[in-house]
Formats: sequence, structure tokens, C-alpha cells
Amino acid sequence: MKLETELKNTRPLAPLQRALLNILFTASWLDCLQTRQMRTYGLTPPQYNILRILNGSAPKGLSVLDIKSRMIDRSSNVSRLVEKLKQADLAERIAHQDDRRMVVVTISEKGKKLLADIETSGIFEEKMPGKTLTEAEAMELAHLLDKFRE
Amino acid sequence: MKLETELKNTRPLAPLQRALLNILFTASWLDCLQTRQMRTYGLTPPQYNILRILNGSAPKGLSVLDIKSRMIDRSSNVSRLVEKLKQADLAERIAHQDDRRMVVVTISEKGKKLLADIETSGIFEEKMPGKTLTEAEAMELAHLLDKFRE
DNA sequence: TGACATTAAGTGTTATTACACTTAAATTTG
DNA sequence: CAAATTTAAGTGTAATAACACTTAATGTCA
Repeated sequence: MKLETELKNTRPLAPLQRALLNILFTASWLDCLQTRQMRTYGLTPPQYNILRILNGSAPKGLSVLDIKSRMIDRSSNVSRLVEKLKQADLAERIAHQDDRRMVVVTISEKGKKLLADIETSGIFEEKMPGKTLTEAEAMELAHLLDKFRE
Repeated sequence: MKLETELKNTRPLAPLQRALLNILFTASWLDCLQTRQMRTYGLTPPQYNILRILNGSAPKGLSVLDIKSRMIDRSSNVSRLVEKLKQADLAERIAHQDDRRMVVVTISEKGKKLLADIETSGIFEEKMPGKTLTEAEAMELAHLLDKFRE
């Protein structure tokens, strides 16, 4: 559905304003969807985001700041999110050898298994948002978003 | 900057996955920017969103549900947001004549003045995000986002 | 070396969000 | 018409986010 219809907008918007609102609206829509999908697995979207980051850098692990710099939402409080994951036995936290200010966070076996379960559950096949786009369109969309932020 | 660079991503992502992450990342980036811009005026982005919706429907006013259905973030708690705006004398709330379950919310003179101040401050000229896009690109971006949600 | 600055992680606090629930009014239906 | 259902707004609550601050370790350099 078009943004104007969604927001019941009456007056016409400038193209840039439309694009801007549409980014925010679509992201909110996506976040809502993800929140519901992830709840099944006891995760919030930021927690899931961290788990995937840790999985991608396994078995090395990452510092808290490294995780933060890789997150979708940079304002996340990584310390507390990692604490949550640790309490659920999904992540581990060990002191850095050389620099004792740092902490190295790694994904646990249970965390890896959870991610694998989510992958194979098919939640990202059937209900994958954006399936309506062709591959070329998805690439174009990503490119325009990159340009938008410049 | 490209998304892969922003997120320090090493492994290549599928186009659709890239687009999806890019929507969330760009929206988070935008929201952060807006939050800082609006703080100058003592508003949060959802509060600003409501003020503009009320302004757009002035002098008629809207019910709480009408406001909600027009908001970017549909999970907002409009009752409490309106209460905030009322406390700041930016909005008014009167009981609906015929249907006493409903409440009609309108923007106040002070609210209109605040919006006008924000408009004329030039905050949306100089620092308008997305200025890097041409008009055609902005339209294409909005179109692709509409299609993404289908 | 020692004062000062910087960096990394974590904490305190307030406000906001998410979600279910309540209350009250209107509508439907037997 | 009365009971049941639906609709609108608001509230309770626990979790989360935002933002500044603290603590502890490392780096810098006079």
C-alpha cells in the first residue's frame, strides 16, 4: 500500500519528504514484524542482532565497542544486552588478556543452536518481508539508501 | 557510506537481506538525527509527528485513534503522548459531542507557533537528510519502499 | 615518574515503549 | 428493551532506551 494511503495523508508531499517518511514508516513496520517473530524465540531484535554479529565473528569474539559499532541501532546499550544474553546462556564474556579494560564476548553453543533453529524454521522464507522486490530492485533500494545517508 | 562499511560487515549479504538491514539502519540513523534536532524544541519525534498531524487537520481536530492511524510508528501510545502535548499547552482535548467515548484533539495556538518556528528555523534546509538524492531518486526510493511492504 | 587525558565497560536514573488490561460508552441482537 | 458485543480511550506494569555519569585500566608527555 502506498504511504499516502497508509498515513491517510491528504496534502501532497515533496518527493524527498515522502522518501524520508517512507523510510521511517517502513522501518517501524519491519521492526514490529521482527519483534513478533523474535518473541517466539525469547529474543528482542537488538538481542538477535548481537547474536548474529557474534556468530559472524565466531570463534574469535568481539569487544563491547566492536559489537556496538556493528549494530543496526548504534544507541543500544550493549553492556546490558550482553548481560541479558549471558543470563540466557546464549553468550559468554571473558576478560581480555592484554587490555583488562576490555571484555571479549562470544556466542555460546546454545546461542549457535538457537540461531540455527531460527534459520531452519523457515521464518525467513515464507514471511520474509520484501519478497515482492526483484533482486535488482533490492539492490537499487539499498543503493538509494546508501546515497540518502551521504 | 555503504552499509557494509558502516556495519563492518565481512561476508557478502543477499540483496534482499542488504536492503532490509539498510532500511533499519537508515531509519535508526534518521531517528537519531531527528531526536537531536527536536530536542532543541523540547519535542520527541513522536510528539512532533502528532503535532504535524494535528496541524494538518486543523481546525477540525482528530480522535485519538485517527491520530494513531496516521502516525509513522503505529505502536505509539497516543493517549499519553497527547497528555504530554497538553501539559506543554501545545494541544487541546475536548469531549466529542455525539459520541462521548471519543475525544477530539486539536493543536493549540502555541503548538502552531512552535511548528512555524521549527519550519522557519531552517533546520530542514541546511541539515535536511537525503539532500544528496535527486527528486527522481527520492521518488524511486519511496516507490521501492512501498513495494517492499506489499 | 607522576599528573593528566583517554579509552572501555558498566551503572543510575528518567522517560518511553510494548502489551495487556480496565473503564465507559455505543451498537448489535435475541 | 436488556444482555452481550464492540469500540474508544486510558491505565498498570515490566522491560527497554536515552543520556549522562562512574569506575577502572591504559596512554601520553612534561
